[in-house]
Amino acid sequence: MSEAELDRLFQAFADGTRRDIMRRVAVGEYSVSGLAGLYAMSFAAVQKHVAVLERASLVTKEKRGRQQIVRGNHEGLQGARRLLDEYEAIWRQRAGRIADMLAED
Amino acid sequence: MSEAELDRLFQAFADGTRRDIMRRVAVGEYSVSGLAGLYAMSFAAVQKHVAVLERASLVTKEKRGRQQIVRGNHEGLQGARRLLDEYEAIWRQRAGRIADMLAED
DNA sequence: ATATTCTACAACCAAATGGTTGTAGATCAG
DNA sequence: CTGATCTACAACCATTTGGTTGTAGAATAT
Repeated sequence: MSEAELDRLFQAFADGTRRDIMRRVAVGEYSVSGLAGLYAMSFAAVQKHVAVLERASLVTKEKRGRQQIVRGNHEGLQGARRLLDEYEAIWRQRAGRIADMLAED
Repeated sequence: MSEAELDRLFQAFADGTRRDIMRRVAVGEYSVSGLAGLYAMSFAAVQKHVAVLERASLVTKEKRGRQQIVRGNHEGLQGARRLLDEYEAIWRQRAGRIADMLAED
């Protein structure tokens, strides 16, 4: 996963409206206007948020009739989780080394 | 964990230089200028990146003589992991429901 | 005492973000 | 066919971001 992709991924999570959209589409299907109805902002603003999530591969859109259905994309989410797990692993290695040093006395 | 804290957390991860700093300080200790020496940008730019990580509770600073030691803060990292784990759980619940529906035929 | 090192912070700049309104193309309903 | 609905996209605006340079203070070294 490239640095640019990670930039987009975490940038996408760095907004409360987008995190809420992620929760919604993880549970069910929403059209763009269905989502727009949930927030106190313009349709275009929500449309932009969905676009940010789409560029981050956290969401996919599929045309159904005149509406565009937004679905959560599990793989994108897993990419972010993997990175944080990697940091966690590095951290634990270090904690392990410190424990070893203490044990060596 | 408040929405504003989550904003700062994920915003902090949304930059390659800051992600690299996180990897470094997860392994060892660095002063601000020690970190600054690693990147092709000004001291002040790196200082700002460290400040962003600090506001996000991903890093702490401790004064030692004339230098400021930057350390990774495990709890901040775990906050981000928890959120992604929560989305993952929601996703799996949904996958479970779909499996149940299919099984009900 | 003086010079050097490390840090902090202000001021500035270009680009990106998060919002708005307005316009226009598809699709569906009556 | 006509009107309503859903979407896309452009243009605009204020604020934030990621970078710069410059100045100044505190701690250390010579």
